[in-house]
Amino acid sequence: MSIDHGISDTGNKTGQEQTVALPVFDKDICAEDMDKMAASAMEASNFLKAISHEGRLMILCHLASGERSVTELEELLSARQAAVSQQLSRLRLEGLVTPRREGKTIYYSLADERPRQIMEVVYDLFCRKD
Amino acid sequence: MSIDHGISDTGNKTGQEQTVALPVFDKDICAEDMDKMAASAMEASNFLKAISHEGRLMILCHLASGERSVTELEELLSARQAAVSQQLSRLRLEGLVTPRREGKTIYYSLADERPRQIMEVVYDLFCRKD
DNA sequence: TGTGAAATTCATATATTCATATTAAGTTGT
DNA sequence: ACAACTTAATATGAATATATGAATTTCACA
Repeated sequence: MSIDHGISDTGNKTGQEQTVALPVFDKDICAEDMDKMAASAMEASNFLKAISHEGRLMILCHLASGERSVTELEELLSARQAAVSQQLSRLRLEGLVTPRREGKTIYYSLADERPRQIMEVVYDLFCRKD
Repeated sequence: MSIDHGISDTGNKTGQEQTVALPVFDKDICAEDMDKMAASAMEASNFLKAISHEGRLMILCHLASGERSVTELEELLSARQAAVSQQLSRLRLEGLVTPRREGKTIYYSLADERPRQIMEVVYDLFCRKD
């Protein structure tokens, strides 16, 4: 039997606004849900592949708190410019981040809410699990 | 072909959670959060790697609605036995699913709610985005 | 022109994935 | 007990994909 975990609280730190997110995926999942998932599975797995890299994950993490230049990210991640740029390019192609040029430096920021939403769950699962 | 999971309404019982869930990762993110994330980044990215495979994603998806035998999964995914078994083995090693033997057949189910939680968000992002 | 920032290219290493056996474990029938 | 059959796991190698590093290139600006 599946686990009845009832309400999935996403560990909202601020306490305000508790959205009762009932699980989409429980025993009551229907064939249509599954079809939708199957139809989006490739897109979703591409997205997940894009973020399932330690460096890229941390990049998204940092960008979640605001835009950062490549050099800043370079320092924040203690990585080399080429590496950071490479991963940024991957994220760019995947549509997860967008660049903004200002003189010599290029600032990156999250392209939409998707990365942030995933990061929340990831944070919950791996940093709050204790 | 399709499996009856009980509820047969139009699906879509998921009118939940419109955006407002306050992001953990916003401007107010602090250095400590970042540290925690950095410390867990490898673990998290391994987890994400494990689920960022179309086949494995769909396996988890199906298991979210209850346990399934390898043969059932084989049919549900239209994949070969060896392939399914291999992906299951990966998920097993990653601690995401657990097997239960009953005679010849082996039933798999989700090991905990982590996969389910991610699946929820993934479903939201890729199947409800319209 | 010269310089620093970021991107791109390319070669190489490493990892995943898939197909095709083959093996292991459990069941049934005799 | 033993052979035949079913279900699942694993081993192996080829094909793909992804990651890493060095060298080069583009762009903005002084």
